[in-house]
Amino acid sequence: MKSYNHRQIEGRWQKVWAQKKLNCVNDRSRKKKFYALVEFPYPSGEGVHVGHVRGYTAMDVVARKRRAEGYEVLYPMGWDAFGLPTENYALKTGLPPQLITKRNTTRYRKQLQSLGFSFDWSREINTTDPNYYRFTQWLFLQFFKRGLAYKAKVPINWCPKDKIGLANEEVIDGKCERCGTVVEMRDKEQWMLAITKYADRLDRELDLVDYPESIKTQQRNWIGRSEGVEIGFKIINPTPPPLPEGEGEFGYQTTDPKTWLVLQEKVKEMRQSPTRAEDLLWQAVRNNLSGCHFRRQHIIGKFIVDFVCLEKKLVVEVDGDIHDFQKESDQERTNFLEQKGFKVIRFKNEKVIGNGVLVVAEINEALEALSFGEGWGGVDSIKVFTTRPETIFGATFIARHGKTDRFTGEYAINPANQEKLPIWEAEYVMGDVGTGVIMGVPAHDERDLAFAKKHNLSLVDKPLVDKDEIIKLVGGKKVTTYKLRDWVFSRQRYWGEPIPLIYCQKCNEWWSVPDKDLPVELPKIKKYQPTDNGESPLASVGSWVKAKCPKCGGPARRETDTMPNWAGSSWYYIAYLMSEKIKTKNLKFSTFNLKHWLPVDWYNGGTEHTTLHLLYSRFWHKVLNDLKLVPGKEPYQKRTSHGFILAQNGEKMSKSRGNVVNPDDIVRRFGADTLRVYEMFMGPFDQAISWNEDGLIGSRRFLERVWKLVQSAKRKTCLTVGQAKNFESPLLNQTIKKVGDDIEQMKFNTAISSLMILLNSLEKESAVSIATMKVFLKLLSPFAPHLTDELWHELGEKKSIHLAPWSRELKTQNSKIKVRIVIQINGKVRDILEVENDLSEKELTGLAMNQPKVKIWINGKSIQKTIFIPNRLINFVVDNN
RNA sequence: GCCCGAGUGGCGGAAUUGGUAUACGCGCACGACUUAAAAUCGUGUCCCGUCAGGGAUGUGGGUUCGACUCCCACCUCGGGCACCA
Repeated sequence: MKSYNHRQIEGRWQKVWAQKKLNCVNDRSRKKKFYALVEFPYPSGEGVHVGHVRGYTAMDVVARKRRAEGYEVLYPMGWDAFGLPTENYALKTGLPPQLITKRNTTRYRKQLQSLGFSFDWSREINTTDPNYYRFTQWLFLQFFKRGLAYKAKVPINWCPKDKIGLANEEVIDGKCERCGTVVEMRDKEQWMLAITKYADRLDRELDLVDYPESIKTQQRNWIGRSEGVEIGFKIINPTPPPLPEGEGEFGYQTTDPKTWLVLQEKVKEMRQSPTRAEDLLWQAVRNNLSGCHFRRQHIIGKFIVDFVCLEKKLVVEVDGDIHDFQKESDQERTNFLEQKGFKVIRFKNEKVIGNGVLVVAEINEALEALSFGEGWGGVDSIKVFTTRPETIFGATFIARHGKTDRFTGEYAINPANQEKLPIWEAEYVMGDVGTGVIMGVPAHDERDLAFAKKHNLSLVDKPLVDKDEIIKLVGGKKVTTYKLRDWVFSRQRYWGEPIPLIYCQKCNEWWSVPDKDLPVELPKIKKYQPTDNGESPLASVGSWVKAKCPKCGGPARRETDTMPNWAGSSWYYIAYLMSEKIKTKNLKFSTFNLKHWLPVDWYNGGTEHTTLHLLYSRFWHKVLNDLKLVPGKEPYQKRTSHGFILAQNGEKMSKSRGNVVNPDDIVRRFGADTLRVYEMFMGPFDQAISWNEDGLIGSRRFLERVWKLVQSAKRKTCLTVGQAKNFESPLLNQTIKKVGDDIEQMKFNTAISSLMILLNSLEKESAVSIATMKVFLKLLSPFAPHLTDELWHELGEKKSIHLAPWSRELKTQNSKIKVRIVIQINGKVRDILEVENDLSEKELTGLAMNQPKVKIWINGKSIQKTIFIPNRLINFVVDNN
């Protein structure tokens, strides 16, 4: 071959490597293991991004170096294929997501293979493969069985026009991405994972791993551990709050008068025809609890309660059978009443009829408990969270979370000095931080100050005191709080893992789908549109939803929510180790491989995943570790991140901007090796950088010059002479060291620049030995695997360059090396001397003093001090008069 | 507002962690080869100055024999969190 032609080289070597199974890993190898991991891509319709190439090349370089160092290296690849874009594409086109995914992964695989990455493709995984998500579901059930998965009401983004719940990323400026309608918040019952139970460990155990400080900081900020003190403040109420308008002294007005009138009609009707149980209970409370005035069928808010004692704020409800079917609305009603400060107790009809005495006793008990409260609200104290308890003497008000700023009419007593502090509701106080209540110290805290000034509250003039002392004085309790919230694990979508639970009405209970029935497979459907009450599209597949209760065998229904796409990626590093098990449908975890390969030794990925994905998968790993399913507390020993690649103009690459660089195009025109070398050379690996096609040309030229140099080395006859000469070259040794060190630190740009320096120098030699050329090729091989293997064979080698050991620094025969010594006078460079290495200060001073330039500068002045750095510098400090 | 990170030629960026600032690459200029162009190769390329020398690493101070590197204050840009008590 006359000139470097990447098209003839690259495909051919890729085939050879695949045939010889160069990258297939032996789980039972005696060699030291090395698990190299990169984030598996989401196979979108856009194809591989040059940003993927950056991260994958980097780990490929590391993996190839480790293999050459004698490690058994696992470097796997797969597809994180569940997610919204595919579902949206399915909605638009009507094509099944399964088909879209298949197309996209086929394309991605081809693209990645064309780049010559040393992935072990025999372990390829796909999160949307039912065999894969059988495990994801099974793992979820382990969480569920340990009480780490629970249902809770959570506000979701709701588009009232499209009638669907939206993911956060589908809400742009508070509006629906598709139709532009303003998004509302709606409460919806969702499955949650109790990640906050692991908050402390997720924070503390960061000490065990080798992540850059910036990533640890980001994770810690996200977890938001904060140590503070909870202090109880007694509430007093010298004057009742202003009476709400309405029915009477203790009335509570409904939201609008019309509703109230309608309710009033209903009340009359209900009073006229009470149920038997209601009637019995009414007699009982009137006769036996005469100390307390009860009312029947009373309107509070938009609800009609059965019995109420307004003075003590006690509500008694009598439930008929119908209540079994309206648990949710009953709960809503209870929540509302409790918010208003009422205590609610419920009795079943049968109980009232069967044992009225017991019911009355229970009501009495509740009343007595309430009478201890001094308050209007039935609450006698309020808990305040603070990280600065020592400022308590400065507190002038108390603020709890509210939608508008207003005085509640209540007062609290400062436990430190018994001062009376007004209780306010304030917008700036957040309901879910600490206890949702703060003490206002309008001096040290600027928001407290601003709030106090605005509402004319008094400002601080009290001294501060010692911290621990004050906690004792006021009876405070040290508590640790976290910013981290539990993980909303439900999605009302089709394209995700179905949550494998069944609800039985009769048992009134959620049950796990039995292991033998896993996976709960996604049914094939025609419409991917969510239902208009916000349920997943799965909810409309009647035959799929209908199930048998695993406990009682009665009729039951499946959960129709699916998991978020973080689920499959939370354990994929484990899945690679069990890819055989996944294929054979064996539900058991294969612990041998896990013990052998975990933890991941080096995990590289994008900076955008340093909080959520990393945190979630660390959480899963810890839970699985507690269940003895995986070894070790942490999944990833070392984490690095690569910077974004931006478009040439510095903008984000996107289809809509039309500035996407297609790797296929680069591979065709310049070759995979050029692309790889360029991406490693373009700039510091961890920083964002703009694409620049001019830079690509430099990398291509570099490879062409390597090609030419090998051709000329082959032609020259005086090989033996050249061999001796170049093997002693200090530059060659320097380069071996530099490339090796730089790869370890991911300073790929300088690794390549040092190879360029060596090449420049070799080109100037009259002859370069084959042996030197081989060292050079080996150092370059992780970056440009195709070209180097080709040239390696041209130099007479029979086996692949990728099987050859990593180059070591060579012991030089001649220890006398020339070094350049800088001569300074008062810190300024005045001359440079080229001398033998390891000269002493005395020898060097003698030499330097004889230099004409030095003589001129010293010129009779006395030397005050000499600074000597061996093999580098000598500095004379002279009097400057 | 808080927490990370970064400011060096026309451009991407080096600098052994306090010791020759501008390596390497791109671009540009000139030269060689060519009928010519491309490609390739060679030489040059921070600023002022003919030289000697002087000045430059966002700005202003400081420490040091010596500062891109350490300290203080400020400015600009990128990323993350955002009323976090």
